[in-house]
Amino acid sequence: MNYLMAETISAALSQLVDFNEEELSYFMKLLKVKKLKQHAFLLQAGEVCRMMVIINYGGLRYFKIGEKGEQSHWFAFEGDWLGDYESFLTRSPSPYYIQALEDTEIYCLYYDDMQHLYEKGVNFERFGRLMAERLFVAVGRARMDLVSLSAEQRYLKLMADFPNISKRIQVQHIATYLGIHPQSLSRIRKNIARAKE
Amino acid sequence: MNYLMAETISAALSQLVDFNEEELSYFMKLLKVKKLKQHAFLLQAGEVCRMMVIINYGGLRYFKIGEKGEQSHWFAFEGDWLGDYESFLTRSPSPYYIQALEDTEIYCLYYDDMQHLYEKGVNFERFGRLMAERLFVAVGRARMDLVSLSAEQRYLKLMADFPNISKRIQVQHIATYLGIHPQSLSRIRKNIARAKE
DNA sequence: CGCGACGTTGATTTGCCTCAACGATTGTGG
DNA sequence: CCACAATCGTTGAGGCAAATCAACGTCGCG
Repeated sequence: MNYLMAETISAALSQLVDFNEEELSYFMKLLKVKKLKQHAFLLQAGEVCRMMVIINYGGLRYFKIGEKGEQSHWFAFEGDWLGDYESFLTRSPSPYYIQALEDTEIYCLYYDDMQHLYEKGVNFERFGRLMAERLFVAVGRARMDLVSLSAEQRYLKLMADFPNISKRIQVQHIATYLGIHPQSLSRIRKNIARAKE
Repeated sequence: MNYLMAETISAALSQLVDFNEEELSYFMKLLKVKKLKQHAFLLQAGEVCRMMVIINYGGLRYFKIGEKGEQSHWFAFEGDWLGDYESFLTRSPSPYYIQALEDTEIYCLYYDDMQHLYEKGVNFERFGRLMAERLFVAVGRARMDLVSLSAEQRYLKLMADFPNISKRIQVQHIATYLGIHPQSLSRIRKNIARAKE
């Protein structure tokens, strides 16, 4: 594996747990590189999610198709992990899609390899725990925002938290993430632009 | 500690990880029992959440007070864990309240004790990981329901998942959990009752 | 170039909110 | 123990934010 190419990855891994060199190298060896062209699918509804992936460069969108059409649920960029955790853990079919927003390079951790990792030492268990804890806190906040903020407040908050997100994610996908329709978000953006004058 | 009284607890602990007797006993010894009268607060906004608790009997409501008034975020009953995980982990003031829905007995795990637990062995790390994973999946589903389902669908799903919830949680609290106002939920309930005839 | 996808805008409808008031129940103090 | 107040769930009337249906200009791509 080319460590230069994977600097983003090793930095992301070391951020949560202070792995020693041997541990880090063992971890990295299990990660299988994969390239996705823009719009390519990493996961489609009905499939079992067989891997969790971490992004070296590019971006992924995690979404579902329901009665209201596509509903974006999460986005991931450089250094972020993504996968359908529930499908991955329970090895049951996922109702979600994962699609590349741009040309993307990911490093894949397959189920069996992850289990080996957990057997390999407490640091890997700790890594898994810390990651799950952080995800839980983040998605909990996102849930709270949905019930306690207006659509415009949610949009402004998203823009404040991720200023460059609108350059990498289509407006329609941001809208469904916020729980509103693209037309409504368009009007909200117009109002904000008008208010700024 | 009275193990008879804490059957709910040891069952809940053993559900995630197959602890041996020594581990289980060590875990239980760290849990400090506490009783809460109905309406008593376990946590108030501005305080740091110093413990995660597991419920032996009774129920707790986790909520926030914002511009729209009280917003319920989660509920916990027998065998469930609760606490403001973010405040607990970061040791920073919480914006949340935790209040007893009924007379409730909890077992408290304080921050330092939890850290000791994590140092004590891989099974405890694994326990923490599995718990965080499950919470992440549950709150992720809850977030998705908010954006993809109508208020009525969310209510019906909640009732299907927890049929007895309405006997233990006030309608107004269910409403704010669903992201709607109590009056709206009242109308939704009327519609459902009318449709059933 | 021509097609399709995207973001936008307009007109209308709808689901939920807001403000207000009502009985029923719970709880409390005289 | 009863009278009163507070809380709760409900209902009504009206308003507003967002959804829906429809159309348009722009851009990227085959």
